[in-house]
Amino acid sequence: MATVSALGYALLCALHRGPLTGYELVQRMRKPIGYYWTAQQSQIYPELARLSASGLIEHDAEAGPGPRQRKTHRLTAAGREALAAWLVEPPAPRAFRDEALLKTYALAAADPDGMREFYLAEAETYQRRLDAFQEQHADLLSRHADDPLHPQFGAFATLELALAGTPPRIRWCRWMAERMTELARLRRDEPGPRSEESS
Amino acid sequence: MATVSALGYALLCALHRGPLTGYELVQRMRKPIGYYWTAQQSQIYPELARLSASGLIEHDAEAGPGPRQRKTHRLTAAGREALAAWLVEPPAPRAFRDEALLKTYALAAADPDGMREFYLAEAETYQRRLDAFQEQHADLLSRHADDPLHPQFGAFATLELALAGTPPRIRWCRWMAERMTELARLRRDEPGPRSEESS
DNA sequence: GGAGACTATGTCAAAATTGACATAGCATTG
DNA sequence: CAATGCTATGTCAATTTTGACATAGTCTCC
Repeated sequence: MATVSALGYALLCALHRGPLTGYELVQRMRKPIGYYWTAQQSQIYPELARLSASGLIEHDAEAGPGPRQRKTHRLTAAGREALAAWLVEPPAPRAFRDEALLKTYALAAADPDGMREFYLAEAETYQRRLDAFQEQHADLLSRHADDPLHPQFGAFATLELALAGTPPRIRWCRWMAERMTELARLRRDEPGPRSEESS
Repeated sequence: MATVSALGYALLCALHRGPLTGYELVQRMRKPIGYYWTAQQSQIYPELARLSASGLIEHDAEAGPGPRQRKTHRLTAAGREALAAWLVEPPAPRAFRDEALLKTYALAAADPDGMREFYLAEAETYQRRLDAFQEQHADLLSRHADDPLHPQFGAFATLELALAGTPPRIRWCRWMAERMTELARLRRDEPGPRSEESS
């Protein structure tokens, strides 16, 4: 059995509800809203070819708008089996990377006023994301996707987590912005007693 | 000016409080606890060489335990400047990848009992992580790192976010486990009216 | 006293990911 | 009727990341 990469499984996941063309997959994997995985077009087409070679997906072809054929991909029985087996396995430990937290760690080396702007911008970004999540959530609710038997219950459940996790992050960003205001004032009042540089 | 990669900035961040050897950096970048960035040893040594060539860090060398010298790296004035400039910039949009959410999206293709175990294992993983966060948080609090002027306030602040964000995730995992129990029962009672496959 | 772990540095090949390029019809806008 | 954007497929080089290998002294456990 050919080993399948994480991206390969992501594509199988995207196809689990029905056939899609490569282009539709590219659209879905561009922004993480609702799917929690991203990939470039230049990754997706070769990976579709690999999955096809492994017999996990198959496709119909029609004439497309460009010089090449338009292909509609769907899971094979083997693909559905491989997906089902992978889903219940514990996730592989992944590299955790959060640029905002990295910057926060090195806060002491930054200008407090600049960082206040940084955290306010972050709060706005997450607020906009939350609005989009809420809209999708309301839409799925109106179609009763909160029923575990509903075919879109999975998508609904991902939004539940996003709706629970985003507000604490926004609150934290605003709290950090306040701490930066406080820090700027404190640094002005008692100029750098702990500071190592005094150029 | 030579462009610096995200990993390069992560190393500058790790060095912002004082000099460290390559080995110490490797230790710190292995587990994301408290640093929110990970990297392999094979990435770190070449990146240190690049940063050194760009004049952002410099090092002292002594005799080491192995066949090579032990080097202690520290930021130069240029490195400190580059770091300060980068910190206040809005984060570059990153690929968002969460295997548990990806699997949740494709829930309908999985066995509910298997998924129940999956979510319970996830909840335990996050609970253990939360315990470690709380321990570090208490330790930093005892050293008054909640004061924005304290040199470790940045590390304290990252833990504040972790402490706010992890409990909702644990609750969500347990909620999902309950939904999976419910789903298994529902599927038994009314056998697959919406199911596409009936092999 | 030998096995294994820890300190400490680095290299190498392979895989994954990114960003830019290329083709071409059809629709929309000005 | 020209410019731009959308549909739709793919390639290519460059960068980033991973996992495995290599060296050698010291320290701890059995």
